[in-house]
Amino acid sequence: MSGTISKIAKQIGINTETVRFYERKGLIKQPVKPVQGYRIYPVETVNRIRFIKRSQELGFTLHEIEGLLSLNDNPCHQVEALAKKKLMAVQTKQADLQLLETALLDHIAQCQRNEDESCCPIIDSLQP
Amino acid sequence: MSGTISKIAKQIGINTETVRFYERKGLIKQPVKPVQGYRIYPVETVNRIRFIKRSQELGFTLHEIEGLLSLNDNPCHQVEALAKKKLMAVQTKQADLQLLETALLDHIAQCQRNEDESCCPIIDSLQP
DNA sequence: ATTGACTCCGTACCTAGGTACATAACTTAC
DNA sequence: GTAAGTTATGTACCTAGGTACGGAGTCAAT
Repeated sequence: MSGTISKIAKQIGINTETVRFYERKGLIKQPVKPVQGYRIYPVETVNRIRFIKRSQELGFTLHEIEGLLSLNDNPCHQVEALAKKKLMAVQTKQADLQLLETALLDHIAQCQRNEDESCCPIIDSLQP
Repeated sequence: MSGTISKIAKQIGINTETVRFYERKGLIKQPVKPVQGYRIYPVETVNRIRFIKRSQELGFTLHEIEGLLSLNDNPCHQVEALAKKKLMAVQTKQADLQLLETALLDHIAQCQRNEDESCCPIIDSLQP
């Protein structure tokens, strides 16, 4: 699981430049360079990067992910509020996706009934 | 609800440059310029832009939103497959958000039990 | 002991999604 | 009818999130 930069990048499915980019951003810390040989990235760093990539898929920015990571890095009581804020945001997104899902299902149903040519006001589904 | 560019931009809470940017991208169409006076943006365009902004919050790119909008713009039989594809994407996002919600709830629960100072391995919660 | 692959480091470049001018023409309010 | 505010248009610039590249050093296999 641990290894040199290209080993772990390959494992994760990103490229080495991205690992270095995250180092520059301070999202992960660069392992010390041994006197002899190349840097070895520990398994915790690998997991941290996986977490970053997963969180991005969920729609968090790197800046927000910094916040999420601090949940891991700091004692609970300092970060409970942050977790709650994220939870609210996530729940709002879920509700909105629910609306969109319903709209898409309606759309597909209408398509199958094939009632009219000019159909499916999907835009309305997300209006406040 | 309809109005000149700055009126509608203000209503929506974006700036006029963004409206024009969407025009250049072809996401909305530029109203014809009347012989006398400024362009008037109809309410449908306003709704369309609101839809774009809402969809962005849900994590869709402008390119994907173009696809969603085409569901609205085209007759059913041309787009059923596309609607189904979007539905899958939406459902995947929902599932992912569900995982994150669970992770956040767990985290908050752990915080509230407050068993130890160095807590909450949130990173592990998203490992595959 | 040298070739090929990889690391290290810095800088440059790229796409997406805007935002900020500059300038001219037009409109509205006074 | 003139000043202040908008629009119209084009071009330049900005942030986020990478990606590519050049050159020097390092390592492993033959």
